[in-house]
Amino acid sequence: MPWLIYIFGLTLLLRQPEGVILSSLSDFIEQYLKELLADAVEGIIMLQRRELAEMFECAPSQINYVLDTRFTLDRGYLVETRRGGGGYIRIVRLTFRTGPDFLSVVEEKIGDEITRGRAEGLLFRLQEEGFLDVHECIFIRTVLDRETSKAPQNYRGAIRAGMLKAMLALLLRE
Amino acid sequence: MPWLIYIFGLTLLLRQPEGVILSSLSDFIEQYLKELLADAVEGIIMLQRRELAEMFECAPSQINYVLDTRFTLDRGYLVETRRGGGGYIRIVRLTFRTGPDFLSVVEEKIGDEITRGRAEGLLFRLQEEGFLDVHECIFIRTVLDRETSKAPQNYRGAIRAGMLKAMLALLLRE
DNA sequence: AATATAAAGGTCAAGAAAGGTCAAATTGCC
DNA sequence: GGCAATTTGACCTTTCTTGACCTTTATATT
Repeated sequence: MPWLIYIFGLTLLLRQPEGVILSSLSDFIEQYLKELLADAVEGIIMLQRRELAEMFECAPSQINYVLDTRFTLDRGYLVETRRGGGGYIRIVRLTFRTGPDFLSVVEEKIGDEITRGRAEGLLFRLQEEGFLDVHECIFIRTVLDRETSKAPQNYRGAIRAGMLKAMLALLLRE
Repeated sequence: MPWLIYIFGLTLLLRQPEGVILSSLSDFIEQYLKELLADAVEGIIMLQRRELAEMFECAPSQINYVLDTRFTLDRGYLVETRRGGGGYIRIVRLTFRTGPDFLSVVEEKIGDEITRGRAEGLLFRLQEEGFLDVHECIFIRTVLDRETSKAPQNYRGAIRAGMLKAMLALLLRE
């Protein structure tokens, strides 16, 4: 169900993602950009950093912060920018092709080892694209954290990868 | 029967769980959070530690104490937090096929490493006792064999244990 | 053509705003 | 009185926000 959110004199129509509260300005900017992406043809938007910063009344560099932390490749986004007069920021949303080999694509992304950050990005992306629900995501993250924290440092990547693949195999089958 | 409880100038409507006396502040906080969970869609609530601590006029770290002692996985809850500006605490109530304590017993049996033979035995018994169906068992075996065969010998026990625990955690959950 | 200026976006570090940890002090219950 | 559970507080880590300063690109001027 969409929410009307009043922020800094603006009225924005933002969807409230399931199980998430938007608590920081960065969260709002993220959600706003995702709204734009959802409406955009081809999942591509172009905008100006300065304009966006003025809109949210924040430092321009905060836009970079949002892009760096929320629109990463692991989460399924490409960001391209250009400086100078007529500069721009372009955000492309990547989507998984579904199909019989979908699971193998995901497994290949995981590989034999995976860092915590990349695992989180992937889970985030799978949730955003509707392959996992909030419960499943939270549960997987918790199990991963709990088990890897007990393992010796140098095994962690491998154990995390194995567990992640095992759980996704169960949840993504058919 | 619901009770009206006046606490620190607040009036909270808390159910008095049968046979339980709410005697400490931690008990009240626990009960309050459970009320919120009962009303929450999806069995998920999000809140801020600072706010909750202010509400009950206690040290913020007391909230951690309540979470650590009352909202454990054994009791069927997941807790996820985020630090920093706009941080939050998210509590998820889980439902299990079997009861959360059963899961911990199984996990303990698995331990940090497990041989292929012991894993087989465990799966066999779980199937026989009706906790897993045939397809689930076959599936788990397949994934275990496939992944462990790629791992170096000396990691295999640990990776097998991690993957097995991960998959059972998912399947024994409703 | 070369140069200067304006108009973008980039970087990085400091400070603010959360939550986490751990141990000492206190309380409550046999 | 002793033990376990609770409460508190000092100090730590992570995430967000801001601002000063830098680099790149387009356009106007000489």
